[in-house]
Amino acid sequence: MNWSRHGGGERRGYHHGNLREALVEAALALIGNKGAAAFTVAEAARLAGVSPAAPYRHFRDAEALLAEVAARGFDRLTAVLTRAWDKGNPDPMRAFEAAGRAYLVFARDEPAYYAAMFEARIAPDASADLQAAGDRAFAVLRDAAERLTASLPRDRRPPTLMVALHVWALAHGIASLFVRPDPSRRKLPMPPEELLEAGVLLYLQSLGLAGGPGGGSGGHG
Amino acid sequence: MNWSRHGGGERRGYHHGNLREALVEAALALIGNKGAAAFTVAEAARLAGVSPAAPYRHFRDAEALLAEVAARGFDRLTAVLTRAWDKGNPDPMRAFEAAGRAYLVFARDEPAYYAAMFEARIAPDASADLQAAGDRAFAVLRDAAERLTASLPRDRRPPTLMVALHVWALAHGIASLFVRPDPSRRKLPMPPEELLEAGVLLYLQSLGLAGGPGGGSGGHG
DNA sequence: TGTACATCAGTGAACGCGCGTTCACTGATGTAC
DNA sequence: TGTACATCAGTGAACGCGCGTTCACTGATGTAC
Repeated sequence: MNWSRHGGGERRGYHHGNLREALVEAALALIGNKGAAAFTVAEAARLAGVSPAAPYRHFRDAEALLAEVAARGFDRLTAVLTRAWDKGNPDPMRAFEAAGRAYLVFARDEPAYYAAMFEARIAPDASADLQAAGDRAFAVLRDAAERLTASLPRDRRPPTLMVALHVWALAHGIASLFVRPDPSRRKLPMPPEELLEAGVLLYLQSLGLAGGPGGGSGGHG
Repeated sequence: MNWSRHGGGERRGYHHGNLREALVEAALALIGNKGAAAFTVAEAARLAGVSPAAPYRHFRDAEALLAEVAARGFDRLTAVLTRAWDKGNPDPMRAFEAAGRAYLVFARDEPAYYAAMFEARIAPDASADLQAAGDRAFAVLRDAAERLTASLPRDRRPPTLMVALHVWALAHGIASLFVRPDPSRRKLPMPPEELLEAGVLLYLQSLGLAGGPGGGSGGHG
């Protein structure tokens, strides 16, 4: 990716041209390598090739930069979840599980975003942008849960919100403990994706959504 | 609690008397207030009333101190879980749910331990002590799962390890997202304990362990 | 009981370092006319 | 098309600060005899 208006190795003049983007990218690189706590404004500026004072033209302070990174992370997560859910195709059960797996893939492949979103001690409402982005991401899950449970008779239909929260928490717990590429990641005697899939399947079964044991999505893994 | 051999406000002499303990307590205070990232050896020393060089008589470096805090945290969690599980009394289902709730209570009441254990980027095997303490804590959950599923006929008995991991991940996810007293905690339209209890109940139902919806532990909340 | 001595635990000063943020500034850009 | 000028984005030096860690040291403790 190219962070400035100018071509690849081109010398920039007095103005950077795209410093805001460059700082976000620099922050991602720093967080990805050493965790959210190791990110500093000064080093991000250095990475972007500007003086340590320059970032303050674009962000109030370090936390504002982190909040921007987190907001973009939620946008990205929204995109990833939306694609995996794919409007419930080929069928809601399979699509729902695909969304769960996508969450784990996101945690694995985008550790810097994930850290900014969940481990940087940024309040979910630190900025209007961040809050909205977080809400959009969760809405994907909630809508999916809604659609998934719509087939159940009214009197056996669980609260959509609860289902979404259960699946989110399970996916988040597995991601945090076993997936994040982090010194503190724990070893697991199976692929995390399988653990999540089995958990979601069992959970949905008890809601009456999957046939019997293994009935709903036979022949996986 | 009193961190030294000497009485409360008593002047200490050249030797502290209990510096190792005092440093652990100081670290807990710092982490509890500002997160694991804000902990520094120098400030812990200051809190304990010694020079900044003194901690190095007891810990190789900052990470070693954090690892010690984390190990003690796992010991504490083991104690808490063991008491909640209470050898499966009054019955395995209720006891298992009590253990889950105890996990959330621990996350809420001991944020500093929790942060050192899960958010300080300490490797689970950073020290033999830490690894052993972590294993002991998980063993409580695993043994409980074992006991819980023992009543099922062999051919319908799920892998104990999987059950323990599912419940741990769910509890951990809920704790991380909704319970930790942290700037990044998310609001929840219900008590986290209820969310966890409902989730575990549904999950166990699909294993054939609870009667019907609401059958296993009627009348809660 | 007394004493010489080894060991231990904490001192205090110093090192080199990097941080966040502010400030008056200046070079570049773009716009009104 | 040209020019004066306002605005914008980045500079570079400085501020006060706190950090982790090392070092030769010294005061306290405990032990062998």
